[in-house]
Amino acid sequence: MIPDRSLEVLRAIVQDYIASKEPVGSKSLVERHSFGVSAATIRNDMALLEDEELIHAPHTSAGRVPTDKGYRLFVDRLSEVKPLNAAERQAIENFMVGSADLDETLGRTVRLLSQLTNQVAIVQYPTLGKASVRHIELIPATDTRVLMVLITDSGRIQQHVVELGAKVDEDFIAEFRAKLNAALSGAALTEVSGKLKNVAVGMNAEKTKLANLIVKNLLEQVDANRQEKIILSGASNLAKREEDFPGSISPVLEAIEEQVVLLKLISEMQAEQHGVSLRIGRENQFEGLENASVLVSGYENQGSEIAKLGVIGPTRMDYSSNISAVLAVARYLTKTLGN
Amino acid sequence: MIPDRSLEVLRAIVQDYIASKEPVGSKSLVERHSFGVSAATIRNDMALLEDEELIHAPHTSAGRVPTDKGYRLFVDRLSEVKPLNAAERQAIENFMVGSADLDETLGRTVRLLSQLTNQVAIVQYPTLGKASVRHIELIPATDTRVLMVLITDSGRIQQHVVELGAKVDEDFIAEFRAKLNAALSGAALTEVSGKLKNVAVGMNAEKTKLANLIVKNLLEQVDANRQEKIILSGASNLAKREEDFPGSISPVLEAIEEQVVLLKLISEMQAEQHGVSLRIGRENQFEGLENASVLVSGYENQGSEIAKLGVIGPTRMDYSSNISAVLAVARYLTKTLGN
DNA sequence: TATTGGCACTCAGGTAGTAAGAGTGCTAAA
DNA sequence: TTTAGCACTCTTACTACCTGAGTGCCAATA
Repeated sequence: MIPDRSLEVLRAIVQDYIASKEPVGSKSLVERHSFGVSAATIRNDMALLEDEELIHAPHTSAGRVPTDKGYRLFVDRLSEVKPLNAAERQAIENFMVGSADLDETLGRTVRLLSQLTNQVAIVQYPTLGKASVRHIELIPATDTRVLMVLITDSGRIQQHVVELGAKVDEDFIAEFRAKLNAALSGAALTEVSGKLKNVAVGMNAEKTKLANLIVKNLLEQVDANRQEKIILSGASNLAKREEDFPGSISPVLEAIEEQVVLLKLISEMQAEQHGVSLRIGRENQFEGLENASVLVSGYENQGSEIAKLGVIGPTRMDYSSNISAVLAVARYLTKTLGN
Repeated sequence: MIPDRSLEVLRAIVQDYIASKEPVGSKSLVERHSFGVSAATIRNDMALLEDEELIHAPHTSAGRVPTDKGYRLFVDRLSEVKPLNAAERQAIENFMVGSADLDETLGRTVRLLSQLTNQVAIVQYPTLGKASVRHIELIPATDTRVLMVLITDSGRIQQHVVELGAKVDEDFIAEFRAKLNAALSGAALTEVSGKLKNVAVGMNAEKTKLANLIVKNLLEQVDANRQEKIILSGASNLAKREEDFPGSISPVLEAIEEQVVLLKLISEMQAEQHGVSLRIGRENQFEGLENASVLVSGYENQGSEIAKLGVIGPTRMDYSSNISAVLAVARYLTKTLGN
C-alpha cells in the first residue's frame, strides 16, 4: 500500500523531528538523507503520508511533524531497538549493587531509569495479587493491641495494628501465630481466605473471638492492601521538555501524580512486540496525557511477571533508546530480585 | 525607624501582590486601601521602603514587588496567622480518618497538605535517631538466610535479609530472638550498640559467630538506615504557578526531588515564632530554590518532635494561610500518631 | 515638617506595516 | 514517475509608533 520510499521518508521525518524539534521540510530532508531523488519527489511522498494521517503540517508554510499514528507506524515497523552502549550498561550495574531491601531496590531502579532515559520513570511495586505468604508475625504492642505484620515472598511488608478490645495473653498470641504460619506459609494471597476458615476450630469461646478478630484483620489487610503502589522519579525531566507540551505541563504532572489513574493505565497495558507495551498520545484516553507517551515493560520474580516499570514522556521522545533502556532495566531488576 | 504608615503600605503591597500577581502601584494602593492620604504621599513611603530594600521595582515604570526581605518583615511583624475556616477544618478531619498504618497515615497527610495549601507538600518520616525499639523479629527465609525486621515505636519498619553462610537452627533463632528483644525492647536506637555488647556471652563458638553476624547486621540496619526519608505531593501545583518562577520550574523540581538536599535543608531549620520555621527565597542557599520559600513545622510523638512536615512554593505565596495550614496539619498528625 | 497636586519622564506592551525566508502545491516537461 | 520552476501562503523578525501606567521631583500648602 504505502510505497517503501514513502516509509523511508516517514522514518527520516520522525528521526529528524526527534533530534531537532523543528518541523521538517522537504529540502532539509534531501540534504540530510540520500534518497537519490529531488525535493519535489519527496514532497509528493509527503502529500501521500499526509493523506494517510501519518504526518501533519502545523502551518501552511511549515514543515511536517509526525502524528500519533505516524509515531506508531514508526515504532512498529520502522525502528530497531537500539542496544545500550557500554556506559549505559555500566551505569545499570553500578547503580544497583548493594541494594538491601525491596524499598531500596525499587527506589534505585526508578532513579536509574529516569537518569538513563531523561524521562519520568515509574516502577510499580510487586502486586500482592500474585504474591504468596512468607510469614505472618503477631507482636503484642500494648495490653490490648497486637501489631500484625505480613511478609510476602516478593519482599513486600504490610503492617496493621489490631485492636482486640480485651487484654491479650502472650502465650495465646504465640500459639496462634504458629498456627497461622503453619496454615498459611507459602500460600498465595488469593488462597488465604479459604485456608483461614478452620483456623479457630477447637478453641474456647473467648479465644475464638480473638482469633476471629485477628483473622478478620488479616483478610482486610490482604484485601484492602492489595491496593497497588507506584513510585516516580524524574519529574523535573518533564519540565525540561516543556516545549513538547502545548500549554502547560501541569495536566501531565497531575495525571501522573494520581496513582489510581496511573495504575489503571498500566494495568490495561499488555506486552506487545519487543516485550514492551506502548501508548502514544491520544492512544490512551486519560485526561492530561494527550501529548504524552507511556512505555512499560513487566519484570518478573520466579518466572512470572509480578509488576511493571517504564517511562512517561512527550510523544516526541526517542522511542528506540527508551525501549531498550526500559527493557534492560526490567531485565536487570528481574535478575536482582532473583537473588 | 520605619514609620508605622510605611509598614502599613508594605503590608498592603504584599497582600495586593499576592492576590493579583501584578506589581502594585501607588494609585491602585490608595484606591484599594483607606490610608487617608494621597498617592503622592504613598509614593514617598514607597521610596523609603525601597531604600530599605523591602520592595523593588521590576522596571522604571512598573509598580513595586516585595523583596525576600520585605516578605520576611511582613511575616515576622505584619501578618497574623489566619485561622482555618470550617471547610478546611472539616477537610482535615475527613481526610485522616481510618488510616491504618504509618505509610498510609503519612501518605494521606502529605496529600491533604498539598490540597489545603495548593503547594508542594513534604512530610518527613519519623527520624530513627529519636525512635526506640519496639520489637525485633528474626524469620528464617531459606536454609542459610534470616529475614530481620526491626519495628520502632513510631511505627516505622526496617527489614533486611541476613546471609549467615551456614545452615541455621530454628531453635537457636527463636532463642536468640527472645534474647535480643529482652535486651533491646524499649531501648532508644542510639543505645542499641551499647546494649548489644554482651548479648553473645555464654554461647559456644559456632553460635557466637552467628550471633555476631546478626548483631552486625542489626547495627548496620540501625545505622545505615537511619537515613531519612521524605515523601512529596502536589508537584503539579508548582507547574500551575510557573509565572512565579522566572525561567523554568525545572531547577525547583530538581531540588525537591533530591531527597538528600531537602533533608539537609529542613534539618537545618529550627522552629522560630508561631512554631514554624520559614526560609524565604535566597535565605536558603540551595541551588534552584532562589525563588522558593520553604515552610516547615515539627510533629510529635510522645511529647517530643520526631520529624517535620511543610510546604514548598514560590516566594509569592500566601504565608498567613500556609502557616496556619501547616500548623494545623502538624497538630493533627501528632494527635493521630498518639492513638 | 508632612502632605499634596502637578508635571515631565521612562518604559513595557500593544498595534501596524514591512521584509525575508521557508515550505508548499501545482503544472508542464522530461 | 520524476523533476524543475513558480506562484502562493504564512510564520517570524524587525521597525516604528503610540498609549498608559507609574514614577520622581518640585513647588505650594496646611
